[in-house]
Amino acid sequence: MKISQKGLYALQAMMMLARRHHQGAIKIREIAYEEDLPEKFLELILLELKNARMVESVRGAKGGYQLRRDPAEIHLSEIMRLIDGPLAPFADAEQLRVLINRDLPHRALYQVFLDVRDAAAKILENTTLADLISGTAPHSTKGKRSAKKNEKEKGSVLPMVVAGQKND
Amino acid sequence: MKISQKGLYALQAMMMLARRHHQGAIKIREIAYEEDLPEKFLELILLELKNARMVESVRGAKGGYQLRRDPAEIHLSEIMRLIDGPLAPFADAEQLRVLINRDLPHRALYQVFLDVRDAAAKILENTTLADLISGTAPHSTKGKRSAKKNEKEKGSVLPMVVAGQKND
DNA sequence: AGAAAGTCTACTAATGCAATGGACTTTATG
DNA sequence: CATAAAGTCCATTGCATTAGTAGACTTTCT
Repeated sequence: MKISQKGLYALQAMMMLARRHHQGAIKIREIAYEEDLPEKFLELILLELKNARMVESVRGAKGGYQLRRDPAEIHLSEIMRLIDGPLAPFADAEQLRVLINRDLPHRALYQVFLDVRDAAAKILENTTLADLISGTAPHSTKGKRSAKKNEKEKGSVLPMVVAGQKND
Repeated sequence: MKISQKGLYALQAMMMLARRHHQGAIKIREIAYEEDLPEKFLELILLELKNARMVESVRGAKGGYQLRRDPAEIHLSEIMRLIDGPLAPFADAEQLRVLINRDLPHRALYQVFLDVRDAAAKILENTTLADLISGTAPHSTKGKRSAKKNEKEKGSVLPMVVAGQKND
């Protein structure tokens, strides 16, 4: 149940482009520098995003990348599906539906997988780049975010992971 | 956002053991045969489940594996975390909370990841092996599962894609 | 004693992920 | 029109993880 490094880079780059949506084309080098991403790797990612028509490129000197649509119309689900594939923990929604109908002994398990995917899809399809850069996400309207109290005090800068311990 | 093959095998094996919870120890070979899993690989998985105290082994002739707790008290989240780690799409819940507090430019993104993890955790922590084998999962009380009508005819072997349906 | 089972450690093959290198094309501009 | 600055495209590599195997060992039943 993980997003790849590449997927995270893609999201960071897209957020950055969303913040600068008014500024025209941004150089790969600049994105890489500001978000601290490996430049050559980022290049491949941007190319993929371009082929998926989410960004467009300007070639030659003064070139670079920019969003092709308004940040409010680019959903996180699109980016994540492009880079990391289906949101389901196993196979994809359609295959899961087939398995639920055919694999009787395991149908309940596949149904749970489908429920998990639906829950993730609901969130990611309702969150856009605009939501991310404005600081409020639309699916969090239940006061959950704002009602948060009792935050832990963190002294150290490095998150430490104790060996063998599961943290969630 | 994927579960590993190993994780799927573990879930299948645990479901099988849950179905036969009354029957005492089941041989690895029998589990492997019935669920069609690679025997030697399954052996490692069961060992891991044993070390996590979810199953127990009986050694020697007439030995095998059995659940150590009632199926109604083994949650899918336990099994999946054991084999595939945290449920969050990135890092784990605790690290995400830290990042939300510290990485200002990306906090909204990490918050979305945390929301996704919470949604998955809610489902998987509320579903037990008992739910899987009895054919009803507890989180689906909104009529979604039970109100299902219009089931497709299972004659054909090929999955048919219904138009307009989101597939992953 | 022998057979049937789990235990444990090591190994390997294959895959996928992350990253890099380098030749090529396009464009601005002096 | 030459040059530099940028994107494009493809090949390759290093590495980690995953999936699976092998085999020697231990325990228990009969």
